[in-house]
Amino acid sequence: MVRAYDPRVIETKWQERWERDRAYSVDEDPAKPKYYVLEMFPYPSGDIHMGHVRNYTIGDVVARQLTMAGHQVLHPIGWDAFGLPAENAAIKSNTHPAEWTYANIDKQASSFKRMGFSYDWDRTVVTCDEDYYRWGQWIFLEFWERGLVERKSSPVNWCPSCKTVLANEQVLGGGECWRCKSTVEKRELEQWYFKITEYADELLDDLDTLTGWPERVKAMQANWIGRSEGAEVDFTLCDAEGEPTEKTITVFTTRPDTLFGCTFFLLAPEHPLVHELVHGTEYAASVLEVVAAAAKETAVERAMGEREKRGAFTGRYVVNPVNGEKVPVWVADYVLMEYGTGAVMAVPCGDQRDFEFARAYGLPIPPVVLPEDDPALESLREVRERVVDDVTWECAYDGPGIMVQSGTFTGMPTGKGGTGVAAVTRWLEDRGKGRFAINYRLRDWLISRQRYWGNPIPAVHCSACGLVPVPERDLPVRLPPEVDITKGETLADHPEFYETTCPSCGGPARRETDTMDTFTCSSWYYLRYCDARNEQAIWDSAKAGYWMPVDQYIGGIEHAILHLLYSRFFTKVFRDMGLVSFGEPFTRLLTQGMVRKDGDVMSKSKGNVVAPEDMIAEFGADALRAYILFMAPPDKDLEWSREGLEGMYRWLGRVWRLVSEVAEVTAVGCGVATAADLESKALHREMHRVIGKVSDDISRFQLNTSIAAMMELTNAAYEYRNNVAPGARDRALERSVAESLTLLLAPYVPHMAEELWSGVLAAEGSVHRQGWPAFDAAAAAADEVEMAVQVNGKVRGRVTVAADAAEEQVIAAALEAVAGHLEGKEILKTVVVAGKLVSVVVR
RNA sequence: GCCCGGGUGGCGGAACUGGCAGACGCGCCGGUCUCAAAAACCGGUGGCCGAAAGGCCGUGCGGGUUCGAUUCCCGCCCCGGGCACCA
Repeated sequence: MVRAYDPRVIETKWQERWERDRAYSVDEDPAKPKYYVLEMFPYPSGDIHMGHVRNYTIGDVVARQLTMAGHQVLHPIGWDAFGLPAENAAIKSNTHPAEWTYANIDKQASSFKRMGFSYDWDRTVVTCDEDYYRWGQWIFLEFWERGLVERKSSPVNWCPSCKTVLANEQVLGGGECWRCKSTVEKRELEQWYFKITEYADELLDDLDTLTGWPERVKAMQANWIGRSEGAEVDFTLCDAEGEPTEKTITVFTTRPDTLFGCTFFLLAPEHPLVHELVHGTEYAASVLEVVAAAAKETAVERAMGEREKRGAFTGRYVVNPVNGEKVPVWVADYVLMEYGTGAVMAVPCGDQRDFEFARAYGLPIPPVVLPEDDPALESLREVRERVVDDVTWECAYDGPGIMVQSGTFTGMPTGKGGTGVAAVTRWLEDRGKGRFAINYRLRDWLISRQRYWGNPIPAVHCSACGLVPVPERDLPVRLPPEVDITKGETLADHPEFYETTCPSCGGPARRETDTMDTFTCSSWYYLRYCDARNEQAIWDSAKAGYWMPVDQYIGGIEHAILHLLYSRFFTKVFRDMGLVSFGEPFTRLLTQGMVRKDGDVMSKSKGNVVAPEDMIAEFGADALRAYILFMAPPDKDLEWSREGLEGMYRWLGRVWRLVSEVAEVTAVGCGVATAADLESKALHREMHRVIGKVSDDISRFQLNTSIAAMMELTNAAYEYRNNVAPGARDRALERSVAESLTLLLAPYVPHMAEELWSGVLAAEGSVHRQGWPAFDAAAAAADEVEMAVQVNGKVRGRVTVAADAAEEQVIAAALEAVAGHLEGKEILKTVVVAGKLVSVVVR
């Protein structure tokens, strides 16, 4: 009588043994090819959820399979432990953030162990540990020395609920805080920045080298960086009497070829020049009204997009450099101070926004670019000076075409590559009135946070010396544990923390009390894993050189911009510092889909959460692992189904019984499968087909179909058992199938496979130390194939032929099989697709 | 508006670079075992017509290329996501 499958007993047993044996600790081994599998490290929020199960199971299967396939695999884990939720939870439960954080880490760590994840626990990093965050401070100082740190005052995003500023990347589409979803406000504040814009070009260009990344992630980053090429153009400002002054205002435009169509000039309401221009004039009242209305707008209203555009004339003019025309300067609420220069040349014929504005305020709209097939082109092409002051169009034309009413450029194509663009830019450059320019949407990364539970910024404010970095020898700046978060305290409430002396002059000074954005901590943890316990350096470059870059990174799409962009930036700086020799940290990226239930993402607020711990208790971690991989491809969303999990548990039971039954009548080394008869041959072939399929599927992350293939092998083995009398069975073959199946299953259901291997089958060593089953193409090849026969594109019959049959033989057999459909017809053509089908065309 | 995904049975999903659509699982239906149930095992399961053999239809919609299209091309529709008054 075979023992029943009991995951509870098996799983605990092996988990204890793996932990005792430090079974998954690795070191560098130059003799083996390395592979670094990394899942985005978790925030210690408490209980694990299905998203964790999915993310970490995918990585675990890859890590385990590659280990069996002969790679030296690094598969670490750690915790992104600083951050606001710890503060909020501490306030709620009247504890300290550290207490809450470490308790949750313990909780999650034991859940991960219950899932059977093969982590190297000796390399664990926790970002709120002093021996981790001190290196974060060291990075800050290095960045500072390289001129990548800046403290400046500008309008920033402020979350009133989190009581801190946020980076642009942390403000969601509707102007909401990424963490608490409150509407953010704009405030003018002095803050710390990392100059990520210095790497904008590289961050964009290198996306092309990331062939192992999903298109959509690259598209999102490219979108976010938002590079546009064009020109800067200098407009001369006129005085109140309309006479040109020495002063110029520069604009950025992507369409210098439309410069002749500029009939007015716009300033953002926040533009510093606005007040100066209208001060004491009759235009002041209406202009300031526009300015005030714009200031009142919240980020949400601004994000609403196209609304009615408002503006007011300032009473001043600027000179258009290409034609010397004086055009009026207006203030308009659709001009953004954050982008470009905060000033815009308005070309109403070519820009829909300018078009609408011109219509609303009665400004002229002369055409300067016409589509190539426009009938008006004939009469306008030769005209050098302007003759048409207003178009009859319904909307602006921003496509390519022929330049008209554009002085010496008239008749020139704007061109796909920008012929007119280049010509006008050169013209401006020659006269010192403009230049080629590139603009980015990307802003510098605001990294300071007015919160306690974070990495202190190692800087000192000295009234004599200004901003002074904390010397490296004084690191770390310790985060004092005595801050009482339940009373709303921050570092700024603790004089014993901030009262200090200036490292430069020795005089009294004030320590910086802001902490760093948690995303600074997660931008380099993958490198620290390579040498997690190093106390002398951030990491040993030989060790990082061995393991890095990460071969396969796995995580949620929510980090498509945030974490992934920041980490790429850090890596490029590390490269420039000589700390690493590569510029991209993650060679391949997989963004796993979400786990849904009843159509919604699982969440506490929706009340549709299925707790992994409950499922483990009921069906075991192995069934849960296999289930979550089987239900959908890893990158697609997955709809939770309890029935599906039950089905997976059933299959594992089937495998268990199959292997157990075979083990009862066979022994290790019971001989080589002869596979003499037809049934045995078929099973032998199926075994090799599945070995090939599973190996291939794993390499392409088609984990769902790899499990389907193992189910097929299970079904084939059962069919063999049911159809062949016990005495006639090839026992060695059955043994071989059972062993192969167990090996294939090892990465997916590590506990069950281990028990089957070393317990049930009584084979040698740990299943996880065995070699991955080798695919034998010859053994997988069939000697006979069934082919479909099509007549005029429809399947009308099928033939079974020898796999190596000559084409003439195949055609002859095929024609015979569909003879009924060929009567009285003329055969025009036959097509043979080897091993698949024969297509006959008749008339 | 721009940029990415995606539309296949009752459901989740298969189908490598154009080659038998629906693998595998769930669900459902029928059977074996049982006093009965559960478990397990066996069989069936895209739609329509048919007793069956078989036939016709079928991968969001409309065209096209091809002996052959879920796959390639053109034109749409719908769903999800990112960015968005970015000059």
